[in-house]
Amino acid sequence: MQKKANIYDVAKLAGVSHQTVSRVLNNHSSLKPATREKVEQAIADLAYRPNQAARQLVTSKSRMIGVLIAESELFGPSSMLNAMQNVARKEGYSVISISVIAKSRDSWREGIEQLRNLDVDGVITIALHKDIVKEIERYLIGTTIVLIGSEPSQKFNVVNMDNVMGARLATQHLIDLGHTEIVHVSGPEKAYEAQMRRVGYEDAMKDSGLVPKVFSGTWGIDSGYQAGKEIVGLKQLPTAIFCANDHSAIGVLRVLHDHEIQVPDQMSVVGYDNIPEAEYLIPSLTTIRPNFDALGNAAIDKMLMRLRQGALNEAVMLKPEVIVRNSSGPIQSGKRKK
Amino acid sequence: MQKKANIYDVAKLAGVSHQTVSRVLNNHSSLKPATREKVEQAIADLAYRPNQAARQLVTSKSRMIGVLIAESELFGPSSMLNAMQNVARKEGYSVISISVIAKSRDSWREGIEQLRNLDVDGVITIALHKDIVKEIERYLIGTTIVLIGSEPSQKFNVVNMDNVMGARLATQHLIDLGHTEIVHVSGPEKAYEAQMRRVGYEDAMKDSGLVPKVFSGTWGIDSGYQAGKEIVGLKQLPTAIFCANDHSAIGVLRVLHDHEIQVPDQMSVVGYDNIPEAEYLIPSLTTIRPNFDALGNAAIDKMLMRLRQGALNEAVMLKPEVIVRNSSGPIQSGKRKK
DNA sequence: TACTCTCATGTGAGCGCTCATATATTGAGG
DNA sequence: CCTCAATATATGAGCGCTCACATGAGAGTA
Repeated sequence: MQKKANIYDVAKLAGVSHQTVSRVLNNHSSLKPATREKVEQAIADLAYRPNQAARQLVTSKSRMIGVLIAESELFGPSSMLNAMQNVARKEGYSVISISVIAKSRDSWREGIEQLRNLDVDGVITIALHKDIVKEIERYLIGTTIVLIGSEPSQKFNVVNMDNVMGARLATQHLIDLGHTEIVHVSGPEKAYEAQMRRVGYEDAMKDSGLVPKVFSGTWGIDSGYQAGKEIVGLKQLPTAIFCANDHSAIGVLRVLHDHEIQVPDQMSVVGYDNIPEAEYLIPSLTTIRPNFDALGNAAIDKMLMRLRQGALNEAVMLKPEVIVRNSSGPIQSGKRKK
Repeated sequence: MQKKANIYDVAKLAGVSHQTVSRVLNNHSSLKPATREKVEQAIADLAYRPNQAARQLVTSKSRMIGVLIAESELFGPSSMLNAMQNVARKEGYSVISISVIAKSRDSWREGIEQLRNLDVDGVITIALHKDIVKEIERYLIGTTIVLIGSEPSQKFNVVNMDNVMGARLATQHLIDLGHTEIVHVSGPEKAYEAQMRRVGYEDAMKDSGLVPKVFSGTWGIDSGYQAGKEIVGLKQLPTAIFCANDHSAIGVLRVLHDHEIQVPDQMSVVGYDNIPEAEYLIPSLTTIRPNFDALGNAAIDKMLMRLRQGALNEAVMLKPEVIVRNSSGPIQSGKRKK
């Protein structure tokens, strides 16, 4: 493998100056078509590719977007990441994702540190709670930031799906089926999306004159399992459970099964996220489908817009929809047993 | 925000030459401790951080490792990715992951192209089939490559878990329970790991004088579902099913449930991968646990070793283990209990 | 004191690109 | 045919770092 060609080699072969080559590379106007063609031919002949490092050195633009993400092995986040990559790639940007541990401040710091070292042009965060966002704000001064699934803010662009609406839809679906005793298994208290889903649930309940009851959890399956155990231990069982995400619903379904409580006959269960497994669970899970791809795309769009024009523009809010499956059904007059 | 300090600023403040600062940065020997200290103080005072682009320009080392990955939203791949990131970070490397679509050659090309543009020092692939590896070999000449979950090769470092052994363990577990009619739902034919799991299954069957029977699928839940339908349509039902991964097992369990075939009383089911959901499925899923973290760590270790010393060293093979849960049980003489 | 030899530090060049600027080329108007 | 403004292209500097090499300051020997 011989030495890689540089801009001067291309210039020489095309019989122009290096600057002209640079113009071709950057799609400058005021270039004779004939010249451009000559240069492009030379580029092809030499299999020339611009050196990013040199470019970055002089422009101080890395064309890299960092994504900070907790729970990166969950379905939602990884779907978004995927979507972002594809959009970014088309625009000539690379996405570099850094997973952090939500509970460990050291882990955030490390992630932020790495982002600084990489000199990313912008940072997108996925579902990070306030404290981390604050830390980012503090250490990544001057970096363009877009938040997904975080509290709205004057300072940053924010892209969200309408969790309140999603939760309302889920709850209303249960109310429409005739349920009045509906409890909610929430996500982590610090998580903004969990808070909003809880709010949506509570609002829907109150609007119908019903009393909300919340069992707090994390996003994990096991937390659903724990909450489920609490619920079945209740003197008075509810007839429906709305879980903050599909994973906790899996845990809940498991407990119900272990206690021989029939779903949906004795208990309706609704999840949130529409993970691929949801359709195949036993019974298949009624859930809320957020459009993760759209969320990821919107975030990158926002980011590129800001990177190119600098304007902080209004928040994006995407709408989720209900997917009705077999885990939810009309309330039965036939009594439940325990 | 004022201009960032550079190496000359540090040098001036410390009263030394820029080269001395560079030496401190690169841990050179032959440096008086006193000098080093002065420089470090200056670095701290100015909050100086070396400019990666400049460094990269002169050394032609990006300290970035690209990871090419298909099905990136699966549990295994994303676990590995996570593990890799953490190890790499400690060594001052960044991991940049690119998802490709296994079926789309264009998508591989794009991914490879991006990796070339980024000038990564090395590339790790996760579970990519031969054709893609060939493509990588062709376009990423001179790049250090480590393969995870791919066919052994003279040219590259390879890190694998012992899929043959895992599949043998799974199959043997069923045989030990007294099953003789055991079928296998395989993964995609092109996937090396799927091939090996199949081989392990077939070997174990033959070793016990049993007849293997394979239903081919992909890794998807739906493919498990389809295969499941084929199986229940059989004139002579088997008594056990070994699925190439947990996802397809979920699909299979679903079909069995729909046909009121009791698991494990009438049918035992074993999966592979130990995804977080496995424990909470109904019934909880007996499966094989690969150590994804160890796999990711090993891959990065290999990579760094090669990057630093250049030696192609021997393949790594990690051992999986069986996790017995409720979806598998002793063969019944044709009836269910309960 | 002069002379090597080592260790510690300094000097200058150049990696490959883009920026700001200078120069060459064109075409239209007088 | 010359001028003047456009348009098209060339020149040189410099981004921040590391590399190869040059130099200086002491320690050891004669």
